Amino acid sequence: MMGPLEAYLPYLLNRAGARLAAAFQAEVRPLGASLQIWRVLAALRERDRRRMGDLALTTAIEVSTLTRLVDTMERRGLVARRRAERGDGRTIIVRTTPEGRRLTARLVPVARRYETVALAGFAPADAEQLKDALRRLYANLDALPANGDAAASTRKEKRP
Amino acid sequence: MMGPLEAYLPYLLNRAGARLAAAFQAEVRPLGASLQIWRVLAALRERDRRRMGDLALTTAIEVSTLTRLVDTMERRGLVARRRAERGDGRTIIVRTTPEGRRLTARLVPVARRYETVALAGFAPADAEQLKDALRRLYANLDALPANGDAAASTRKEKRP
DNA sequence: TCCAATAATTTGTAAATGCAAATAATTGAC
DNA sequence: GTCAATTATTTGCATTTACAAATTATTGGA
Repeated sequence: MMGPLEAYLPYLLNRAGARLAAAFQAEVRPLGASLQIWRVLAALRERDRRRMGDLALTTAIEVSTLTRLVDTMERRGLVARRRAERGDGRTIIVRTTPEGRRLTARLVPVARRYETVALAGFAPADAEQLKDALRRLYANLDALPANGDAAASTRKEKRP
Repeated sequence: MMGPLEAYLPYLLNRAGARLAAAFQAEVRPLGASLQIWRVLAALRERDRRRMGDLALTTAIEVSTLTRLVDTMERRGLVARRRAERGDGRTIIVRTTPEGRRLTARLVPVARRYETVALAGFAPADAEQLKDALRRLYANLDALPANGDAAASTRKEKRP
């Protein structure tokens, strides 16, 4: 980073993301939700009954933060937790409740509108190209410290 | 939002931003900085002596959060605050100290590297197009609640 | 001049966050 | 089958964060 901030990609990314997040958050709050709650519900809407770690990865919420968020959502009757009985018994499976799906149904239209507003004036091809660039960007960062590079944190010497 | 998350723009935006932020944060922490500290320093690097509100706007940090962040940075000798004596006396001017500029100098190379890594494999024109799309996106969101639409929160009836 | 309205910043306070340590369960080597 | 290493999740705890209310200062009338 050297020139003006306007030319610095992480800056542009954060700026756009923060503005989107702030506006969305303000809008769903009266509905009894938060941005983070929406993220969990959206992930479970795409595929229900997910493991905590899986949810953390798709929502980009830290696992320990997610634990407490799911606590809250469980208390509110939006999701339920149970330990996996088939397969790996260390994992906890989170699933939505009818109440959770009801709330999701009220949030989806808001989310849809945000996609529309954000991409106003974009030709369909331009919107697609933007999305694709963001996917590539994300993939590029995979190898960095503190990220999906699970191998890096696991990699070790062969017995000293 | 209806289909898979992979097609939902706010999701892609947050996912990329969060991964970038997490990795950067992990990397600058040993240098005694944080992502938020970097954002303030980067803003002041572009233009020093800014008002708090201005700083909040460019860093996308909430004003009240920024107040306390600047408290910390001031205690650490990275910036100094003074009340504006010329012009509007309500405003507080923040400026960097030599120590702050020293830290900035150590952070800039890291920031540069992140831009490079994030955009690896992008043709220069593609990178430019991505940045431009993010600027347009940001502008599109300007009219939304809880955002730059200062007029909206100020707008009022003409004396009932 | 004095005042009401506006604006910039800070403070009160409760909640959210993240790192590190602890807990719980699995796996593979022997 | 047992045990060390690994993995998934939670907990402890200090910090960060955000909303709302309070504070400080300016501005434009009457």
